[in-house]
Amino acid sequence: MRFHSPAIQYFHAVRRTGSIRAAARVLNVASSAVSRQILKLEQEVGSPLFERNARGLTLTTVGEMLARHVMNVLQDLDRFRSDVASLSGAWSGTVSIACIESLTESVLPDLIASHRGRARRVSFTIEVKGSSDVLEALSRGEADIGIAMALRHPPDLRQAALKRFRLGAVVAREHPLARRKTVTLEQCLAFPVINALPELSIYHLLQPLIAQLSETPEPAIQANSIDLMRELAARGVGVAFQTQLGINRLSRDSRLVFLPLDNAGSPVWSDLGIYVRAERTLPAYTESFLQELVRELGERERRENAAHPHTP
Amino acid sequence: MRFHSPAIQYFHAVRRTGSIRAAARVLNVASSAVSRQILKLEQEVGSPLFERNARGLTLTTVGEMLARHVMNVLQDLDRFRSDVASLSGAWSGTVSIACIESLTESVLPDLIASHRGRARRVSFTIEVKGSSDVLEALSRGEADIGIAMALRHPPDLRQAALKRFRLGAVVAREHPLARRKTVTLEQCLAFPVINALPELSIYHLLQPLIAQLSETPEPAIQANSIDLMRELAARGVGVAFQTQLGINRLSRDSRLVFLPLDNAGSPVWSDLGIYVRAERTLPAYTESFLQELVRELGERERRENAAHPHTP
DNA sequence: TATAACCGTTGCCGAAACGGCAGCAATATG
DNA sequence: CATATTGCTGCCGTTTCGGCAACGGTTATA
Repeated sequence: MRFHSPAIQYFHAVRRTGSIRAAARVLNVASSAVSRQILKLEQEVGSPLFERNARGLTLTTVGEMLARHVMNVLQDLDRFRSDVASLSGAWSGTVSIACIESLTESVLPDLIASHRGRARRVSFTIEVKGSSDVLEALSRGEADIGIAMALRHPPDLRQAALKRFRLGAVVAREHPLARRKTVTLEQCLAFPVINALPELSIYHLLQPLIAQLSETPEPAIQANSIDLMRELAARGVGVAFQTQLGINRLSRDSRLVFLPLDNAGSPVWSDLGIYVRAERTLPAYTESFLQELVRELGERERRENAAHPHTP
Repeated sequence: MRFHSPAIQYFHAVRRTGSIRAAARVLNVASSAVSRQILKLEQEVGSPLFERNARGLTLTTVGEMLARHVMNVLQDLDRFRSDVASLSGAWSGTVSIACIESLTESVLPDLIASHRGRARRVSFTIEVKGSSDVLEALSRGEADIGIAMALRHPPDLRQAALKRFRLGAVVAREHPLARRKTVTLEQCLAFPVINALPELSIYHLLQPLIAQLSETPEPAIQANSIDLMRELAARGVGVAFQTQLGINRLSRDSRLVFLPLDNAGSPVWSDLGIYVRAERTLPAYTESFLQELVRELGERERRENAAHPHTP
């Protein structure tokens, strides 16, 4: 089913790989063929699409405009294909997800397992990244659904949902703080703290709050793996911070206790956004999974905020 | 700038014309070429796209799916072209509008005149139709912006705005009703009435209200031209009904008086919807005009409802 | 500084796709 | 029954496409 001119596909491959020869290898064609299609495209548009650096190609402004169009075309072609396929038989296709680490613990595995139980021919690709990389992957058409901290998102993305979860401290059951219902940041900083590195979004949530405090926190462990931080906390090394999304795991893990953070009397929220490219209609199977994801996250938001209500 | 395979364009032409030979004439190619491209497309999709009637071609279900994709591709190509053009120089392109008759009196001519004053290279195509035909033209990709009575719209359309205007009676200055501030339907039906035919949306607004009344209205004039109905009212033939959009003309036309309708103590609203295809990003110049249109209609809605406030 | 590894581009040539012409059978119109 | 229109199909010249090999240029490495 290849009814679009090769130029479109070649251009797309060159944009992704950043080089004509690399694109040719991916496409299983000679590099000369790719080169010629690009040149022909540039001639028809009437303006260069790439800047030729010695090390590869970079998009020009016009090139980025064409990239946007080509992305729209190819993604809509995918949708068309899935529409036709769903006419005669079961759904089939690949849902590609880019998300931050908080989801890997229970939300995504639960959802995907249950979804695969109902639609066996739908496969998944999951890439874990930092929040800004998630949005970037989405913009570049490398993922269908993105889940990231709700920062300002570029206009080519659409926020399909926004869910807020409480940020909290995670400590070992034997930790002095463990008997409290909630904790403040000051209380945590009295103990050794396991900090997130800037690549994790938790860093950007906590840093402004820490900066407001007068005392300088004592040096602590820093890491970029939520899992590692949690395991360190379980071993009593210190206080870790994370959003309240690992509730299943935490309630199963008898070594750990989750303590919602209070800051100046009000909860510290971590806003989770679900994103898709704006200029796009999702294939039916992707849209269906998206709906389930939004529903499930809404469910957890409700449940977890009920488990730790904010009573001023 | 033709970087999409001929099959796409040929398919599009065949869908619009309903026949391969007609499409070939439009495209200035031999009909055999068109026929072959369609056959090739069907072979690649793996399913027939058209039903071959002796008199021409009709889309199959799969064909409609492909038509949707092709429309998305070609409309987005237009947008890309306009983006590139706007990079180097002024906007240029054509805004195609499908709308109901109420707009032709002052809203559209005013807006288009003022817009053309600022952007000379943007041209316009306006087609006046019934409300459902407006939506259909939009769905089929034959118009960029649609303005129609806000009925239930198909899911492939997006309602960019919704404005409500009061429905009212239009009578000659010498008419017995002319001294009132507002009128009820009963009061109007005591006089000869100039009714709209079902092709006008006013018919569908008034019919349910008339049906609620116990008395059967006396036979009256029926017409499908708002202009004609207005001229008849000016000549004292009877009471006409229309939405309050012709305010400029009416206030200039000393022969006529507009009387807002009251029904059971509350105004009778006529909802005007502005529509665009949902799966589409408008070219910059079209988007710009759309914004002005929405702003202008909002302005008139505000102004006219202030001129005839509803005081229960 | 010499060498090797990439990079994009170009000439040449066979293969594939495309489009025009004329003619076919089927169907609708009068 | 005659005529017109429909979509489709061989045939054939033209255009486009892709593979191969080679060229000039830049970058990294020895």
